[in-house]
Amino acid sequence: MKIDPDSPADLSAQIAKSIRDAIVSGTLRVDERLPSETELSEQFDVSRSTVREALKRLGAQSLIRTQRGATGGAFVNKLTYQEAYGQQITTSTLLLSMNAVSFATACEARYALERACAPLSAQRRTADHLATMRAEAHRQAQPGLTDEAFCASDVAFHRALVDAADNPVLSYQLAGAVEAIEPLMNMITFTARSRETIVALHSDIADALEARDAEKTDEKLVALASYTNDLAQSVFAARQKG
Amino acid sequence: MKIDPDSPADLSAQIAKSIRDAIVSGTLRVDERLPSETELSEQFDVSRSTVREALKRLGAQSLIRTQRGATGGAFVNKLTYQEAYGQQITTSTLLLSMNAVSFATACEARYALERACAPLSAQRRTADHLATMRAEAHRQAQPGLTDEAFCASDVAFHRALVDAADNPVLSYQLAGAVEAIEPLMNMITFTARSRETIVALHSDIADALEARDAEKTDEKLVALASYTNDLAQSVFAARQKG
DNA sequence: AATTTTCATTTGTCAGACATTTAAAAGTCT
DNA sequence: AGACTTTTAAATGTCTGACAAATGAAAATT
Repeated sequence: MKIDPDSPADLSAQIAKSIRDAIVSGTLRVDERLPSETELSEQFDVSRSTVREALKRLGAQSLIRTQRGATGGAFVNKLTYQEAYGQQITTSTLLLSMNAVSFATACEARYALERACAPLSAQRRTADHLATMRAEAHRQAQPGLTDEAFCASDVAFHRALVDAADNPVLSYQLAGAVEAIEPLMNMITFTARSRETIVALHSDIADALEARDAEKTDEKLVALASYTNDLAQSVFAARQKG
Repeated sequence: MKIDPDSPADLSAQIAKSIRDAIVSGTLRVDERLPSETELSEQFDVSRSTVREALKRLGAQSLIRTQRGATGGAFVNKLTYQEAYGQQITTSTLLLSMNAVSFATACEARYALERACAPLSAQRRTADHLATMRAEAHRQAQPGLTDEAFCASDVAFHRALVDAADNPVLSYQLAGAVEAIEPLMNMITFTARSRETIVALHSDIADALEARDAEKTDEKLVALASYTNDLAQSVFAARQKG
């Protein structure tokens, strides 16, 4: 592990990269302990603060975790699905909010990906997944629900649909697509009538999954995608005028 | 922007969280300049080093960028698709390599997602995308190619397929799925015969896309998925014995 | 008016110190 | 000997103060 001493600045970035490469390439294995900050500062010939800044960078990416005390130090972190989900969602949400992605584009991506899951979900859904979906659909039918709560429940419903495919890699990849659209959906005001339509489609989807009917699930997902898109367009058009 | 002074440790994490929340919620806008490190250290009542560690964390997530000099400082960074791709790929690759994900699971996820793109790609593919796919297929037919180069070209082919859908959100979401499987594919030795089959299917896919035939594209993708999976299984089975 | 120089501001790095946490080692008592 | 307490060493977390380097704006000079 060495760095280029001629490169003028950003020593901490270079050190972070050096360690990151060692982790990604497998030179440093999961749960292996890195040298202490003092040792690293000697190895790289920099101050301890610089090493610390590098370690903070790696910690922010969940590549390492640190522990205080006598047997503490920095350890190569085993990236859990949980952590990866979180990063995926944060990044996706920011990407969409900062790049003025149209609702249509995000919606298209989301439903295309969900339709990819649907056949697997129809095959593998458990009673548990169905129960979650039914419960969320039921919640969505409550009259007093705020728009935010309605959207949050919508996300939960679709997450259950995705998780039913029983493929953690798929769930991870779709976490971003499903969650990141929530802020965009929150810009829509749902009338009682439009909620009714959506809830009905959600119930149809749950029915289709219960019957393990992949084709019908797909059909209803397409209908939901189309309806959501039309709804958004009319809402945004109305806002433009008013 | 304030933090809990009673919470004993990890001040820099608290400060990072505080600033991150301000960015995610939109309180701090894109390209807006944060207070200088000295000012932040006064606001949060911590030392400059602690503030710096917090800023490094945010920098590692591409939430801010820093610039030296008189008018420099830390600025809220507009997350580009490029940066998001990179993070997505790093995280996905690590997730797969650290969690002993089976080839079958990763493969299933990848092809499910690609099939989601295919109809859109068939509709929107440009001559450019086709040219890239043809070129990669041609490269894959070269006899002297190493397994690594073959896999890299395979990834390039599939990226072109995904990009042809002309939906940046979709491209971003799939970047991880397509790229992260490369290390797993690199564990496979491709015989001349199996390469031939794959290249033929790649050509078929390109043909189908050229003809804007979504059904045929899907059919060939399914065939490719199935063949890849079988190939991997036989390779791993043979390795187990030998 | 154009160019050069100076200067103030800000991040990047360093050195040294102390606080806090933690587990192991040493000591003490029953 | 075994159980409990105390000490100690190692590690991260934080603070202070300093200097280096970059950089744009202001001032001075031609």
